[in-house]
Amino acid sequence: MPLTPSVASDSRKDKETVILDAACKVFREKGFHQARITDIAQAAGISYGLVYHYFQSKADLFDAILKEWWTGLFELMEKWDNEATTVEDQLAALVTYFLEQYQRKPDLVHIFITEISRSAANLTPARVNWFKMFLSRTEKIMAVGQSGKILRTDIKARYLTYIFLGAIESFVSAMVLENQPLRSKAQKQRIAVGLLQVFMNGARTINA
Amino acid sequence: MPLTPSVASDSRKDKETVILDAACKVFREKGFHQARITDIAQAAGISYGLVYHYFQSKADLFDAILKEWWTGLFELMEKWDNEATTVEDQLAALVTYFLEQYQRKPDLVHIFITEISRSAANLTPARVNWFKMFLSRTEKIMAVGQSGKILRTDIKARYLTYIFLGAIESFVSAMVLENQPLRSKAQKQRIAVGLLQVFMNGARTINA
Amino acid sequence: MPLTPSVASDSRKDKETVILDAACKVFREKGFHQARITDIAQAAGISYGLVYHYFQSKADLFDAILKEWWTGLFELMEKWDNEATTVEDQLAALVTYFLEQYQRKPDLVHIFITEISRSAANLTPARVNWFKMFLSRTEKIMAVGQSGKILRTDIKARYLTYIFLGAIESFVSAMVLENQPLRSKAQKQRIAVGLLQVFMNGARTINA
Amino acid sequence: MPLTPSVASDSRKDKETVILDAACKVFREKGFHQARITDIAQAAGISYGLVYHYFQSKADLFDAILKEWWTGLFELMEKWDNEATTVEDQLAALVTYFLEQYQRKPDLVHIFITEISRSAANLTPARVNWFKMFLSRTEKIMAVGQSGKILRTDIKARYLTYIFLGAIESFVSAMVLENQPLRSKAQKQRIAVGLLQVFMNGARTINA
DNA sequence: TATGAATGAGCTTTCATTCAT
DNA sequence: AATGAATGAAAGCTCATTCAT
Repeated sequence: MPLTPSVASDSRKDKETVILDAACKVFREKGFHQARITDIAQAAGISYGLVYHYFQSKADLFDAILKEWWTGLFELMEKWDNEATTVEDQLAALVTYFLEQYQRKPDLVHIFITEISRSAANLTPARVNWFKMFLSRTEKIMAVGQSGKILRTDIKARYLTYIFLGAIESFVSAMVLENQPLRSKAQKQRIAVGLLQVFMNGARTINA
Repeated sequence: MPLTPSVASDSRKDKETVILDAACKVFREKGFHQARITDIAQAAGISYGLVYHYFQSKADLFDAILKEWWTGLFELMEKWDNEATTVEDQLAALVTYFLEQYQRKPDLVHIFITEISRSAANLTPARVNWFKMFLSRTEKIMAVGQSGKILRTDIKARYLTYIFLGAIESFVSAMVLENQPLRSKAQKQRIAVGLLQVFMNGARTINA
Repeated sequence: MPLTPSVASDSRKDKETVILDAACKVFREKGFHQARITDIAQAAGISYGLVYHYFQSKADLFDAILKEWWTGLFELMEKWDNEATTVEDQLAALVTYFLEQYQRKPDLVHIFITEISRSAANLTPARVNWFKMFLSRTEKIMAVGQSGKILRTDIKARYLTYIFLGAIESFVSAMVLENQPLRSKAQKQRIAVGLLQVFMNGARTINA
Repeated sequence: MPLTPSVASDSRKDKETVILDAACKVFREKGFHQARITDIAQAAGISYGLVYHYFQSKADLFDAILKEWWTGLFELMEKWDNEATTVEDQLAALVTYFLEQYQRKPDLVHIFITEISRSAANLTPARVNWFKMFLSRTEKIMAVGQSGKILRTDIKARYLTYIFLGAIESFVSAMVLENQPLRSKAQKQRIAVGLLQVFMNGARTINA
């Protein structure tokens, strides 16, 4: 019976995960403000009172979801500080992260884009902060690329950031809008390469 | 009293415009669902009951705003059907349209991006339709560019569309998020050119 | 039609009064926390949404009721600052105020006693403040009585205050508990005199 | 296993006492309706589920507390039926009982005053009954005093009861409100004597 | 005994919409 | 045209109570 507490703990984690997944689905479908706790509870197959047993409030639940997103993203980016990676590898890793997350948890990516990246209504100061940190970190990559003569310098690093992230986001959110799942690893690969190529080399024929 | 109806009608138009402008502001600040009729009425300097004299419902008001956006955009694109314009000119015109609208009515652009382009919560079938028409129309430009050997063909026209529109949107919404107004015509020009250049020629330095 | 605005304003006042009276009744019957807005609305014969049209919140409504009580009481006491009245007159006036209010609005007096004077659960800092001001003001009367050799000095002025106010309150709340209305002016008079006499001269026979 | 049930029973009693004490504290702090079972369990250092192992419901727990109060009070008063005590001794004993209970269990006294003596919201018929019995019993003392020519007869015995009990209650609840503990036996004695003196002989100076 | 997960009725508050004036 | 009083559905959150373990 040494496992009992661990099992109990696991049970709590399990239920939390069930609720988080359900919330993810509902937040994506309806947006934060339109999502009702009842919807989430229903999606999780539990009574809505139980949601409050595991999470303090709707906002708390939302933040728990966002935390998962940011944690993954920042873990990825922190690794770069200790490794020798090229600018192109880092940009490729970003694209891949978005696409992989989309494959694993499309709702999560969609929530990030609609509720954080492109919204103002839900942005508490804490949430804005995470987002700005992410923007800065990406801008830093661009700046390194510029000083390393990998990226053109006639356009501000911040502008390159917008263009790059916007392209990724648009891609993903279009897939969401059109309900296109990422069918295969090959398809994901093709998209990632294409996106990066256009960003680096442009859409013009002559470069191809 | 030959003038009376005309005057009345003008007065109606005026008041409608006042309400639409107020709604635009409020919808941008709070998002569609969080925006209250009271807020809009207050911003318009009228009582909230009067809003219902001019518009059927909140959704109706929202659609009236969207109509303005789509009308302008489709008018622009329809002209191309009758004129001989290059692919590059058309892409440039699109970028310019977004930036000009942003200069003229930043709220309108913001609403388009957050509430339509990147949201699912507010997308009635009619609204999805407008959006898909716009995507198709842009994709057509890309396809023409590809068959005219202006644009690379190893990436689907639809993908190029995503990348292109995503870059524009991200740019504009970043300006909104950071509260950056477009200060001068020159700045607008610089951004438009930069954006188009990165899309056409890529971010890579020519030497690399 | 010069009366129209005045009538409109009166109408608002009227409705406010209706709601306040209803709230008074319900707060007395159930206590602040147990009183539901629905109860109040029902008692007022309106929809519960309308309560919020006139008052910000349940607490706001409660404070509006308390304000009526305190205003009357402090107006009474302020007069004494400008008039030459004896200590006994002032104590008599206090007793009379409680009894008169009880006759006019028994619920109001009951609310004061149960929800303010004898409760801790509803006491916001602002409410405690009013109460302490009242206690101080009464204590001042006792102190004046003591220095004027009207009242015994072997017992602290504050203690005399407790005994005096406690006797009044107990009287009134007993009448509430037993559902005894103050039937006549004579009865009120008799009670007031009796109460004051016991406080001043005691219950012992020898004094009588 | 002769001791086991006794031990178990003792343990049960102990735990019941712990819960009762905790409940007493919480009921005083928040009032009956605002007190949560969780608060009580926390104060008792147990899980909230366990409260239901020892008590049927929140109301049951509340009644168990009240029972302690009434039991002590009625035991005191029943003694008088078999003993020869003067009216003054009995009144003194009542004052002393309140003050002693306040010293021993201030929460208990406070609950009696706020939730029973001065409230209507929590008064079930059974609770009203206890209270009325107490009032009657005290009134009887006053009546005896009147027929024994100890107390003035121009004021109804019931009115004397109100004045007397009101003075005690106000005193105690004021101490609670101001968070004044009864520091010493001497202080308790002084208050008891003062209170009784004012009731018997009045607040007026002897010279006046 | 003891725990705390699970339930759901119930409450306050908000706000789109209607309608009398 | 214009106002804002009036309505009531809806949603977030609380908490007494039950029950499996």
